[in-house]
Amino acid sequence: MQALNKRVTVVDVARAAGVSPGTVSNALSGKRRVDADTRTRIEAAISDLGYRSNLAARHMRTGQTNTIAIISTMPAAVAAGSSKLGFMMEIAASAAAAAMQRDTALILVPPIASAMDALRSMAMDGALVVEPETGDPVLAYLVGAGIPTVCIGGPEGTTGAVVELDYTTIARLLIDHLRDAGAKCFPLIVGTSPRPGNLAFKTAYREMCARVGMEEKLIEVPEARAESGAADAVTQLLRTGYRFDGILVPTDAMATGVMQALRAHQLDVPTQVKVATRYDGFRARTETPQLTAVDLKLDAVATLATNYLLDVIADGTKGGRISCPEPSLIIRASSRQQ
Amino acid sequence: MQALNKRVTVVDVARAAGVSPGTVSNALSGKRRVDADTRTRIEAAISDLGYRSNLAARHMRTGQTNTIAIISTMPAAVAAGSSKLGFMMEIAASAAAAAMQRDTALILVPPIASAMDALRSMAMDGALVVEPETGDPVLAYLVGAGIPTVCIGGPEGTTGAVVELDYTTIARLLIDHLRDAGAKCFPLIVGTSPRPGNLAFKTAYREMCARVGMEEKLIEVPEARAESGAADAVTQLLRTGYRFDGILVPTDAMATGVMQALRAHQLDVPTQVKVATRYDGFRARTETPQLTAVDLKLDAVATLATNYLLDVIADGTKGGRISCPEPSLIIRASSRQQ
DNA sequence: AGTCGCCAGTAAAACGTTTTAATGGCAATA
DNA sequence: TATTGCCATTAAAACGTTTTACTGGCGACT
Repeated sequence: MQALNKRVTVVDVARAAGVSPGTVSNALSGKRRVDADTRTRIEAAISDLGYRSNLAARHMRTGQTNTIAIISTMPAAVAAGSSKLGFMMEIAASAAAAAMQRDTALILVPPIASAMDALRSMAMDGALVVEPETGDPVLAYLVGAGIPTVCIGGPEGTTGAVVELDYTTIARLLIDHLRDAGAKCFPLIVGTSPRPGNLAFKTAYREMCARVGMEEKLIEVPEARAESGAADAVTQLLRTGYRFDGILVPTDAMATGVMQALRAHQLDVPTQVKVATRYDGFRARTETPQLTAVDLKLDAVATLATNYLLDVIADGTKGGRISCPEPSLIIRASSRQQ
Repeated sequence: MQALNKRVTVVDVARAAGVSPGTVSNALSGKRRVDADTRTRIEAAISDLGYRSNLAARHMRTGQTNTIAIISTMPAAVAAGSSKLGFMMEIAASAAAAAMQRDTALILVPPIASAMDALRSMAMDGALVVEPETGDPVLAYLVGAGIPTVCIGGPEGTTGAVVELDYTTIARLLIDHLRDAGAKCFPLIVGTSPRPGNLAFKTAYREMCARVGMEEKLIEVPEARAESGAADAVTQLLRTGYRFDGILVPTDAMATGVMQALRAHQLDVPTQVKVATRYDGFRARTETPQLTAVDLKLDAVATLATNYLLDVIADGTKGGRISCPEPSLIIRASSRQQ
């Protein structure tokens, strides 16, 4: 054992084992062959002295930090509030596990305003970006800094590698389900921002209306006032005498608002109005009745994205778009046929 | 702008600004005063050349990585499954935000078997340990490696700094609530392992039984089979003809099992049996009816713990125990008085 | 005038590892 | 015997920053 005052370095180990530091390094990394006898001496010295390699030094020399970050885009996060966080955290948990399997640490960059600055002072080999916006500043910074990225979801023109979230399939799943459940006329309440999820819902909804001859009632609510905005929209609909037997409201914060409004107007879910939302998070499950939603298979998506990112880092490839596992419906009381 | 083939370093900047590297460093860090004129020249050079400081080099020189980790203990995680993960992630989200405010990155170490090895290859200035067990190997490693730690919860003898989770108060809240809600006789179904949460529940339960003269029915279920074990326990109770009008089941996975068993035996919650659990996670909210639980104020706990850890790192202090914000009841349908 | 102390700056060392180019030994081949 | 080639090893360079110890200049105070 070594005195406490000084860090044990590779040269201490080398001296103790009677070899050079380079050999110790090779023994540790396995990058070059080292004699079995020498290796045992080195290992003895290591455990003898209690040597732990200095990671910062290794990082500096190799240029690899064995660290990736997961980042959610800022504006959307502010808009969608805590459910965005839940969405991100669900991905983060699986991503962390997947990263660890490949000896990589995952650092969590929460969607708060200071994140953009903080990014500059954290070392990483790459980043997972959760649902970037078009022209996302975070994504722009990363690309500019030459940091490999994999986006999870994100708009059409997204730079670099992307794991797609199948926005269109998700929208169709919910739309078809509401109709199957017997809803004949249901508005779509959706966010104003041009996020791909929103766009896909609008397109799929319009397409369905045209196809089956349903009246098109598309209401846009700014993400900033998701909950109250959606509640107001429902109230407004009722006030104007619009008759509907369902509501499609992808953003879960808006779904909460919708449910509040329906309760306020004594409309029963699902007998009078069937409701469906997209993300199966905290809000969907906590509502009464619980909301029909979509299983986005986020664990699989996260694992896929993480391994993809690590491949991109290792190979130096640019990477293209890869597709996600098929999402599936989770039918709950809010849309059950009576 | 610089050619792509070579990294821009502080000496490039120094040369361009006509100063020495040391001065550039000082201008950047603000550790020493540098002339206003010189500073502007340096800043010009920096933006001119597109300089970004090499964090690994900085880390190596200073010995600070500006990174902390959050780690959950292994055995408990395996035992409690995904709800342990939820618990940890809830803390992690707030911890990440708090860390970022102080220019520190948070890395997420998920509770999987390989975490122990992975720990060795990630650089960090300190760690938050979520509910360590007595003799926890992860905690032992960290302490052994001289890495500052703050434990969130954890048994009596825990080394170093601790943010307490107020296990006794939590237990009493639920016990008193069940009685207030009209339950006259309710068993406690609790995990076998000697985790402080379990111990506190047993103690508080026994104490209450003695005090009010309620029959003591304390059932221990191994964490490894939480769900089925708890379900079996309920079935067994009913089979032996034991009469009860409530169940106190702190571990949420066990609560799920309890609810299954009650449904199977056509016992209505809450009219015939009132149920309460501890952690207000996914399971408590997804059950039908939703389960009464405790708001542990995990966001506040996480922020507290993170700042505490960063203080310990900065000051080099050893730190002692600090207490958490007061937990509060979340009364839901599972225990409402009719 | 001489001394002191401060200021802004510099040169060089230091951090601990990995990598490169060189080395000596040894066996196999010519 | 001389050459070749491989092997395990080494000495030294390199990574890019921060820190230390030193320097010259300048103003203020005795």
